[in-house]
Amino acid sequence: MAKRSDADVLMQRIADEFEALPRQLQGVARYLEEHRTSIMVQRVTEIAEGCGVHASAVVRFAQRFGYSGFTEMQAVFRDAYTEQAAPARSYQQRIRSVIKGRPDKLPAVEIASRFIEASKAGLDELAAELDESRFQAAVDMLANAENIYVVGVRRSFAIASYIAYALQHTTKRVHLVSGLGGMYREQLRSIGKGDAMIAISFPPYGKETLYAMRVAQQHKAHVLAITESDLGPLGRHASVVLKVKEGSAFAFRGLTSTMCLCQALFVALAYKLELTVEETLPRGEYDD
Amino acid sequence: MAKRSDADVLMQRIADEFEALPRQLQGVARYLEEHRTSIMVQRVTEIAEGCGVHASAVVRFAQRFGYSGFTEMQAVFRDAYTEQAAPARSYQQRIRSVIKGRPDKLPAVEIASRFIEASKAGLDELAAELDESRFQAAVDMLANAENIYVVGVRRSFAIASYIAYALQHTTKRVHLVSGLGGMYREQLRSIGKGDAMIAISFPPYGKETLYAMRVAQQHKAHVLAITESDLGPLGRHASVVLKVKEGSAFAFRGLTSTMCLCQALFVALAYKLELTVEETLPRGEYDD
DNA sequence: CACGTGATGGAATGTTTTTTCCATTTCTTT
DNA sequence: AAAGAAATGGAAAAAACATTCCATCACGTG
Repeated sequence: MAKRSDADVLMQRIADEFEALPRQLQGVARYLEEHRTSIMVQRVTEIAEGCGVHASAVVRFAQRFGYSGFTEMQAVFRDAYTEQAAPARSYQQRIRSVIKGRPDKLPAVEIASRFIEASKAGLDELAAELDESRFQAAVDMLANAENIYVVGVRRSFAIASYIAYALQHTTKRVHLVSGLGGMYREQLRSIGKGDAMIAISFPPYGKETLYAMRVAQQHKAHVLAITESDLGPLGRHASVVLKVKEGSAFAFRGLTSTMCLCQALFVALAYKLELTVEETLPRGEYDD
Repeated sequence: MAKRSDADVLMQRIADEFEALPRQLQGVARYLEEHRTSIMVQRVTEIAEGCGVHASAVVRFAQRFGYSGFTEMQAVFRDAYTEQAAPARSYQQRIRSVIKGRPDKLPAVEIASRFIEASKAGLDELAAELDESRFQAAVDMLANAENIYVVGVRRSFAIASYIAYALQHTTKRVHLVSGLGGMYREQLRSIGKGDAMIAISFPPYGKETLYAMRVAQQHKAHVLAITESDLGPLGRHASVVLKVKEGSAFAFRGLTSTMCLCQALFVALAYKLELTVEETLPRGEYDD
């Protein structure tokens, strides 16, 4: 978990040699420590200015620690950041490698633990990239809606059906747009102003979901999109977008992050509506 | 709390104008959205490469949005980062103070992070307690079955419906016992010897699921139970039991571990059946 | 107090990166 | 299918930037 980056190592070295440094370079050292996180985006000149020092002093500093110049030292910080900030790629790759690696006889359990590992990475990413204000906006939107329509097809249907189930524990009227009997159109007919729709869809985007969203908008309802990107056909037109990036292995996409997000959404909503445990989960004859 | 940086505003503008953009610039837009966090440390060339586009296209993109060039646009992201990175130090403290000062003022996003945390812990436990031989047995049972019946009600229905969906990508005949129209009995009628049933249920156990399992056993079908304990009414009688202990946060039961397990199960099955990409997810008109 | 060592900052240099320009291609429209 | 508009990519020009050089300055030491 706590991996020691090259930047950490360097900072340690700087601390060790600090006392042996000339006055200005000590200033540089202090500055680096203080502004560790922003060095990667600053120019030599900015840093020099920040230290009240000439640019060449900063370069000399870098060279004193074995780098060819400032640029090379800066790269250390940049790399440390990008490695930590882009677990996105590694997550995508990990989940992909779950199936990809076919050394003939991978036992089932091995596949399972790798898949679980990858899912955990997915949750990390979800937590890291969750947009605070959007999430709040999503909760508010649902809290203010009288009727909530939920739509998701095929891969996303399970999610939609869960949301619909969970929302039944509130006082909202909930409508799961299932398309049962080919009645998409009819199930959407009565959506109206002030209502909310939760639409869940990922590339290549189910056309039923897109259709549902268009209808919702024509009827002036708010749309919460749970999707992969702001720029996809769903995200582009929604009132609020919550992004989930599920890694995919071959054409097999994870679903745990999405599920987790939806549950979190529901919990936050229940909290806002001040539902008690009993209300959210009445334990009666029909519980499961 | 809802701090809207210039970068947010820009991203919004990009999303709005997205459709009007030429192909390459759309690619750039997508890239920016995807790599929002690392744009500030990247060179035009890197970004251009990442988009599979010439550097000048990136510059044109920036200009299209009113900047003099890429550099000016990059500054927006850089500033957004530096503003947000500075107070990041006090993050831990802020969290703590939020928790301390009355839980009825928790911001929604805080609830979400905690929920995600709990879900991650759940996955850890899942990985730790996954029984190797049972998992293998579960995969084998499904691999050998001709017909697979899936049943789960209320909270577990979403899971059941996902499994049913996923299994449709194999050559098995899959039956989701939905109870639609009150036809539990009828949907189970044709289950028989050699068939498999996947039953998902947790305390306090849906009676529909228990009923389905009894029917399956009377008809000499194998039952895979996904449940909390070997000793519950479901686990006690099943042929194979896969245990999931969902962590709970805010007195609310998670579902991510269960989802994850089921996906892992499917991946392992697909692997065993040597399904190819095309077979698992044919990308056609109806995909989502 | 004079000398030497090392630090410092201004300016020149060299390198990298961005931006502009323009020829060519691609797409649209009629 | 032709004409026009827009998009694209190569390459040159421009700008930004880091680095080096060197003259000057400060400080400690004999």
